[in-house]
Amino acid sequence: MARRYTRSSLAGPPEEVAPTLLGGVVARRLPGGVVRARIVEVEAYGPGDPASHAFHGRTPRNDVMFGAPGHLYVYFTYGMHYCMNVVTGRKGEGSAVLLRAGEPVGGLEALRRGRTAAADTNLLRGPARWTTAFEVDLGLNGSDLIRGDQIWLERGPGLPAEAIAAGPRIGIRHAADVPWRFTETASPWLSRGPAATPSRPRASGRRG
DNA sequence: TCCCCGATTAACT
DNA sequence: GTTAATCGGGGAG
Repeated sequence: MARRYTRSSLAGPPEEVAPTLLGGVVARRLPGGVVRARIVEVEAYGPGDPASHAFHGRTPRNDVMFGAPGHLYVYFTYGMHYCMNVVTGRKGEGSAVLLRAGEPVGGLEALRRGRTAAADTNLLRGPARWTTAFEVDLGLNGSDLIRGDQIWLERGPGLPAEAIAAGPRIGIRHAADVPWRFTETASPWLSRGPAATPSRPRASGRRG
């Protein structure tokens, strides 16, 4: 079996753990076999962060965020979508990293099974698409990603800093300027464009 | 108890 | 570019 993350490697601040998850793999056991996706886009949500579900304190909904790192926090939103996060930080802290987009790297057949509509490129492109394809719902909330056998994390090689871009998180109202969205800059599997383009001169707006 | 709106997406114009 | 779908969390009263 591929090497997993250690729980302690996820115990740091979410904005520090988040980029280390890029290049790692989420594995999920489905009826058709084990499917795997390489993480290419994440967002960090930390303590004191007004955009975080944990900001207003511990509730039944966000309880998992306050537990030990390395667990899966799943929430339901917009009346129809699930999103999944990796719990980070110390127990009682309340932080997590949202998994926003993945690159299929195994079990594509099982992912496609029963899904005629979605093109391969759209299967994991966006947090709610990813949970749909991986059949993740509240039943998996709190799963242990370090030791679990239904869904778990496998370590990747780690990406060099120059392959990672950071930028504002998507779809939030508060702390919209905090650059806690991390992407593998060159990946074609992102939910949107790269978070930033640090290795290239940035376009300075519209030009005539 | 009521009300607003969200870590989204697909389908429109 | 805009909007409908759809429902539970949490703040206000």
